Amino acid sequence: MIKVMVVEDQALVRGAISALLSLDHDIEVVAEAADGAEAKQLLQSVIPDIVLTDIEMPNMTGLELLEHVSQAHETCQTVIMTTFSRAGYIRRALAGGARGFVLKEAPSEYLIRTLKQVVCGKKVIDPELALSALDDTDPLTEKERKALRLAGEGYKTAEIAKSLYLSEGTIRNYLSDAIAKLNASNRVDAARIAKQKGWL
Amino acid sequence: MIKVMVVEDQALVRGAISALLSLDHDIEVVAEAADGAEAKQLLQSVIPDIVLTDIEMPNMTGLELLEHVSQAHETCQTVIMTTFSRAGYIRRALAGGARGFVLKEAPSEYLIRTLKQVVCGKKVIDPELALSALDDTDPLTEKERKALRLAGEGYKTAEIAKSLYLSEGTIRNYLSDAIAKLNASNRVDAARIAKQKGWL
DNA sequence: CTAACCTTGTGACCTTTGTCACTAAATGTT
DNA sequence: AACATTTAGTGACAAAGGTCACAAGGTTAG
Repeated sequence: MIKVMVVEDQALVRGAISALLSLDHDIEVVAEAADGAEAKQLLQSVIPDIVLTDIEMPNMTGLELLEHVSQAHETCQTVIMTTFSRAGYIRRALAGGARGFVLKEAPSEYLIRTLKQVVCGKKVIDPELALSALDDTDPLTEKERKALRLAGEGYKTAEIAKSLYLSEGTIRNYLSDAIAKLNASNRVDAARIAKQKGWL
Repeated sequence: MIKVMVVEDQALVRGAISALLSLDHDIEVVAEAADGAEAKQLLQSVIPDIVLTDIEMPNMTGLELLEHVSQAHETCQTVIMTTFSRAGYIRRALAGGARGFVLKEAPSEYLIRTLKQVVCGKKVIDPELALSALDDTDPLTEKERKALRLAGEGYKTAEIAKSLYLSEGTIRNYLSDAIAKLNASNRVDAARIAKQKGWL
């Protein structure tokens, strides 16, 4: 029996995933959590074989949870489940010790198959996803990323400058660089591209 | 037996929701679709009692699907299922003839209860959600909305103008109005605000 | 030491946005 | 028909954004 903890912020989806997993006779959902923090709490009393977690959640993201599990619960494997094929995330997930990476776009049988393989000691990453992660690396510098993030939220140059303790001119240079690197037509476009890749 | 069609773009979530519903002995999932367009296709051969649909999907959104179902399949009820409590959506959904509105944040039993009540002819909307919908109404016109949507995706004035068959000046006027109405500091900010409210 | 490099900043220049006042046509109402 | 109202467009101007060349200061490596 594979004992699984399901971590996902949307209650409906969480319940549905649990229902799906419960249909399989080799799998037992032993705990559910709405975010990383709650999962961390629960892990003090329940030790599942696999922690199946979403990435984007309030309080504590799936990637932070992954880090915690890798360190504090070595017998526990982590499988990441996320919405978009964001190349940036997969890199960080693997670096953090994730054993599986499943897209919410994938068919549901695939999730079950992944869990079973991970329990057998395998590492499971969607092959095409793994490929896409190799292609493009984040070309942005830390400053460019920060500036771009704020630009994407609608802040204007002066506000970004103040927020990052830099001059307006520098911010414009950074954004200009970012726009060029991402082949975007303006800062909004650039922010959109970077966000979609998981670089923001 | 309540016959349900599940429309949701993320395969994993779709499968999980279907699994969840199938656990209830009064409910039968008779069809699944990945977006509005596919659902519309399927409706030509399968007529469920309830179409359970997400809002944000490629090709054809849940709201467009709702409109189609209301017109072409009067015996079919529609229940909207969405991620955020976006006040704007609920208004449009009700105006379009939706019979139920369920948040993905709600517990999964709530979904099943809603489906059963809708089949009995009731209209089910989360009460706190109904309240929040009364507060702020979408102040944007259709043109402003379209222009703003494109602006938020990084298109520049000239491109938006071409796309909507209007002059550049008009687009700038529309965006200017939208920015003023939403108390935003620029088009990006305005798009962000509108999106967060569910008006885009 | 010094050459090569980052990072940050400046100034100039042009393009894109945002605002506003004002037409002009189309539509609706009485 | 006369009227408001809506919808689209224009022109002008100011503000913000984007590009580029270049320079000052700090760090690093040969």
